[in-house]
Amino acid sequence: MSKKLDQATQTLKTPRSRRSNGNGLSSTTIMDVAREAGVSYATVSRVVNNKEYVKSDTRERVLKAITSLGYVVNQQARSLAGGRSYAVGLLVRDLGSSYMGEIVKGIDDALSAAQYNLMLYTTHRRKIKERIYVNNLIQGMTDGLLLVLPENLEAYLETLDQTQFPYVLIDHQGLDERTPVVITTNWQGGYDATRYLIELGHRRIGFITGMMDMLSSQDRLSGYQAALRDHGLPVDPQLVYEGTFYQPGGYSGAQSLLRLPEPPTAIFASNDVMAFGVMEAVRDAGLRIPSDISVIGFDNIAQASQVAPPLTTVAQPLEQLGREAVRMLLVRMNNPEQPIERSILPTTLIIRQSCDVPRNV
Amino acid sequence: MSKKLDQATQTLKTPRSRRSNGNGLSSTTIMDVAREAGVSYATVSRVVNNKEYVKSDTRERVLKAITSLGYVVNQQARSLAGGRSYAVGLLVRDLGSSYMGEIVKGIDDALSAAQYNLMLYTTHRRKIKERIYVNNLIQGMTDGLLLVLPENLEAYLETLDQTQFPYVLIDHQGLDERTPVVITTNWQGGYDATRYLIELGHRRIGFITGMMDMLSSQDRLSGYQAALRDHGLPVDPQLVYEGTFYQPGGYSGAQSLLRLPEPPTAIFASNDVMAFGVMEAVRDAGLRIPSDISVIGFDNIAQASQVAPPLTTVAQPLEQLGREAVRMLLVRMNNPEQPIERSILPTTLIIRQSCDVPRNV
DNA sequence: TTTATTTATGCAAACGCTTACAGAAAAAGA
DNA sequence: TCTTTTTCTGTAAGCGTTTGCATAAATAAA
Repeated sequence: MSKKLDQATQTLKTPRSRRSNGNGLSSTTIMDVAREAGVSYATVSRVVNNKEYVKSDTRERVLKAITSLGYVVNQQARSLAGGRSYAVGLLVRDLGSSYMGEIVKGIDDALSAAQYNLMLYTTHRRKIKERIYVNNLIQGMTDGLLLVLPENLEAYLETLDQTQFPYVLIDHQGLDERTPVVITTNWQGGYDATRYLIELGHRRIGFITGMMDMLSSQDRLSGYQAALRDHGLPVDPQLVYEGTFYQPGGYSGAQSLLRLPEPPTAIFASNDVMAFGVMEAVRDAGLRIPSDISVIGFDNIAQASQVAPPLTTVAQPLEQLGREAVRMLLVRMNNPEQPIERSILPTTLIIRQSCDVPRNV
Repeated sequence: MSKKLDQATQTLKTPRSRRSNGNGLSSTTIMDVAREAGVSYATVSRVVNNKEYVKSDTRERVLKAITSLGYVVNQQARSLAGGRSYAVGLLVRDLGSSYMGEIVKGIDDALSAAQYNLMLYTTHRRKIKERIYVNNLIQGMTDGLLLVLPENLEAYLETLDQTQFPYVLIDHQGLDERTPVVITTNWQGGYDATRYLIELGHRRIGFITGMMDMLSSQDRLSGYQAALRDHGLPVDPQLVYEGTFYQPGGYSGAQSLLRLPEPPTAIFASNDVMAFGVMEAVRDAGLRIPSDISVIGFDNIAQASQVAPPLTTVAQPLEQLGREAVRMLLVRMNNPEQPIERSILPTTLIIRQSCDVPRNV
């Protein structure tokens, strides 16, 4: 009580119109808290930002005032004054897939743990938008940028690098070794799945690629080819169908593979969604999985364990991909001098029931 | 030329540290543009905000300076000064489903057309988070809030209303008639699909519900029941299975329905994802679609047309739902006095190939 | 004790913008 | 030509913070 400063000491200059954040009630500011706690606004700021040099009982008094008034810092003001917005931009193509869903979940968890906000930008595959967004973002809207499967990186990666704006690519190899990325062992995943099929006894294994302009697609294919070679099997281009990462691609790919004079006994699709298409095509052809044809996917999305038979697939740690990207981004944001990291997370073969020994062996 | 003000007139007070938005290059401000165009910063602001009373050649000069300097307004500063953040918050459960994906696409398109940014908040069904977010958001981070399928509305709707913070609920009925919402005709959709099956000749129609704590689930069920009643068919509770909106719910629901002493000849699932589960269960039971069992879904997600046979379903205009919500929100934001709207978008029955005349008629 | 340090706190300026207000310039009336 | 009105432009204040600097209080050293 006695310590409380005279209320008059900190008279607010009459404000233009007692700020009312665009809507109803006026929000409590750092000044209100200061008055309530009987300290200066600078001290409140120090408490809020966990700065040193605040006496512990002062700190508590301020904290109490904060809760009692329900004070929340105004990010825009903080950003303007301090140069950080406490927001991170996320640039994605779209959000409909559980692939994206899981990555975003990881990002989101890690980010909110670090008290950051997330600004979402979806390009819907319109190339122009990417560049526009990136320009906006680095103009102070966000402190960092996360790009999932960016499409025309060349158009703005240079800008990003020049301005030293912190960013991390997710599931994209970047343009060179100096790009900070989080990726998975696509090659190894392709290799492992193929080897598994070979070890089951398969000799003719069909492969449905993803979009071939993506390095991850190329890597999965190379892994597949390497496994064949390592086991002395021929690499037959007839067995490779160029897919799209979407379900119809898997369906038509399987149809075309099954129509071959000497059809494969197993089909490896470059993602789960296409594997579902494969499963449908196989069934429509009157064949059974896995007795007639083995099917294997890539990604291990949630649905993979729910279809019948449950899909054997190569798990990508998608959620962890997001989490790791955030970790790296925070490091870069707080420590621009740190050398650039590239994080490679391991894929794992998840064996379920969609693969079996080939019929005629 | 002669009109150009002396450059010295507008000397910047030496800034603390030539702002460099947290990273590398320093960004151009309204002052830089003003100097370049030979006008005051207020005029630049007027041009940027499309205010009246700016001579057209001045405007052009400013515009030229803006492009030549690559100036982008600093949203935080604008927000602090003007009380609007030009950002809208979006609160969702998760993003993995194409249901969400389409709604978000609609939102996103409409919002970026209106030059707004999107702040994303995912709750992952943790109830506490919703309230925390809402509190943060209304503290000036955003100008409005969009809530898709909110879970414990009671916890914060009052706060929202009291502070007069603009918001719109998507695919949720709200607490009463005074809540602004965008919903679809769930009851009618349930009715239409059921009537369609009845008109095909089905007499025993199984129904798999969504999560029953959601009004939309209840409405679809009522629509189903009403259609049965209107056509003089019994409403057999045995034929109703309580699902979850997730695929396994559809699978086990169908299994249980098919095991009935007198199984249905058609199954109506409350969403497409569950309908896929139904299709699997039907196949696993050695039955064919649609010859043995007709299947019908709800939502019309992209996959519905890609499965085999293509799924007959009730289309919800999801993307439009998002678009419409944004439209309503913008109206509320710019015009708080406007009476509250409730927008009800029509569902449509999309007939594909998963339904047929029942076998034994 | 007195002085030198260290720890706490307050003041003021700055962040980049919007906007009320006032004054200048241009247009319209007399 | 001289007012009056309208259109334009500039000045200044303020939005809610952070933070350098100065000063006060507390502690340690002398």
